[in-house]
Amino acid sequence: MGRGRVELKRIENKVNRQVTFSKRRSGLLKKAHEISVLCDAQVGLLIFSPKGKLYEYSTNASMESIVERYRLHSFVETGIPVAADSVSQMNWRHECGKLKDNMEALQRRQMNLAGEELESFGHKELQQLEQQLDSSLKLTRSRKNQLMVDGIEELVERGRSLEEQNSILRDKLTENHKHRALATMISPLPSPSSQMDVLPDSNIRTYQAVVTPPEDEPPSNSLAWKMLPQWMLNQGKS
Amino acid sequence: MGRGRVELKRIENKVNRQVTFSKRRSGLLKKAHEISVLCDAQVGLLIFSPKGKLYEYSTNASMESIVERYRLHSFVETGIPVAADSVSQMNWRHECGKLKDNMEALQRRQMNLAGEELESFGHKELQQLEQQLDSSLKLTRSRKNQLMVDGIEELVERGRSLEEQNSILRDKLTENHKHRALATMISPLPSPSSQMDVLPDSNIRTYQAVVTPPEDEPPSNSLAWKMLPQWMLNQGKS
DNA sequence: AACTATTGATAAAC
DNA sequence: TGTTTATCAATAGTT
Repeated sequence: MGRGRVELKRIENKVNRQVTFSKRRSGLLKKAHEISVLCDAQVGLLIFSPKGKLYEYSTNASMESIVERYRLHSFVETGIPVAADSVSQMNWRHECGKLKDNMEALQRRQMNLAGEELESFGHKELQQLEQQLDSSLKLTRSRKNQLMVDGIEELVERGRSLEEQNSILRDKLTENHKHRALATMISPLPSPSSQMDVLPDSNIRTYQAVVTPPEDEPPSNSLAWKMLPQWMLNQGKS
Repeated sequence: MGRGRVELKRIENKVNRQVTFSKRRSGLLKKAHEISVLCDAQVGLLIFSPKGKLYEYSTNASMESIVERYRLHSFVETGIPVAADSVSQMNWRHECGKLKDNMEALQRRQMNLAGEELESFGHKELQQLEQQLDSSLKLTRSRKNQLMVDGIEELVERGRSLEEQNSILRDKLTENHKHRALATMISPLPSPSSQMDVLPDSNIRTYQAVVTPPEDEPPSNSLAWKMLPQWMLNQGKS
């Protein structure tokens, strides 16, 4: 398959041999892959270069698991246990092989879920992947949203509780003044508005700032705490 | 290397698959032998047919010795012990443990990427996950889109080529009519428009319909083939 | 399994 | 090692 026939004999020219090795190696690996895909066969291929470098191909599984299968075959056919280690040795090997296979499959799937190595995917597979990702994204955003809603509800509750305390304290203070006024019988009542600074609700605002992006200043009207702000309902990109 | 291209995809027809397996298997074994002789390489090849039958090739040695060499390599490169002595027993256990840990981590991550088991995630983690998924989704959609664009371009080229042929054929036909008219010296020339029906381009429309959803009828003007349809540029949900 | 039209692989050359 | 070209080899579809 090139210019002139090739004798089935060791190539003496060192450079030629190296070049041919490189080319034929990739051809061989490709064909091994092809037969495994086309014909649903399991293939294990080991190639050692003359310098000792290793190239390998194995179908959908670790080389170990294929060698294991080979061993099993040999054993069944010849009855001679190959590489006669203890049984447990083989079991461990087997276990490890399976684990590695699983890992490789998981890693491939992970790559795909990260949007990489999609070259071999057809339209249908891409469609499925897309749907999976879309659904995951929705779930994740929903969960994030839930987290924020929970946080807000807690803050609302805290605000309500603080307002209650505030109200009680204000009432007590007013009472005090009344008593004092009655006691002195002369001094005028201070205006209620001046007492609003006693317990400023700055705490509440600080907490909220942690969760919300800069937003319109919430109205100081306490009724506003009963309603959730508009942005919580959005499911924006970030 | 036969009649028509071959997709790198499992051959569904059972008989064809078996035949192809048989042919390619012998080809693969032959090539394995060739590279080993020509390039002085050591090769081990294991092929399991879908039915589980084993075919093997190994250079100048038993498969076992090649597998042994492979083990040695793996050990040197990865530090994972593959030899079968008592010391390695422990190492196997250790290796298995590590693999299991890795797998569990991978599986957890996979769950998260599927939008599950997010209960323990904080806002920041959810944010990151969301971004990852969003980016993956974009990549996947982009890849899918690319696939379609490629397909369309091929179709456009095909259409162009067919139109060309069509045009040539039409010209020839017109020429024929002329000659015949000259030969009889009497019969009138048929109007050119009547020859437009000779080669309808229904082929083109049929091919396009495979890929596009029902769309506006493309104008029969041939310039339309120079432009890509609008929907190709969309990156819609499905 | 044998036969071919075709595609695919690759030796040689750069 | 990568690319190009001329040839040979493998093989898909057919008989």
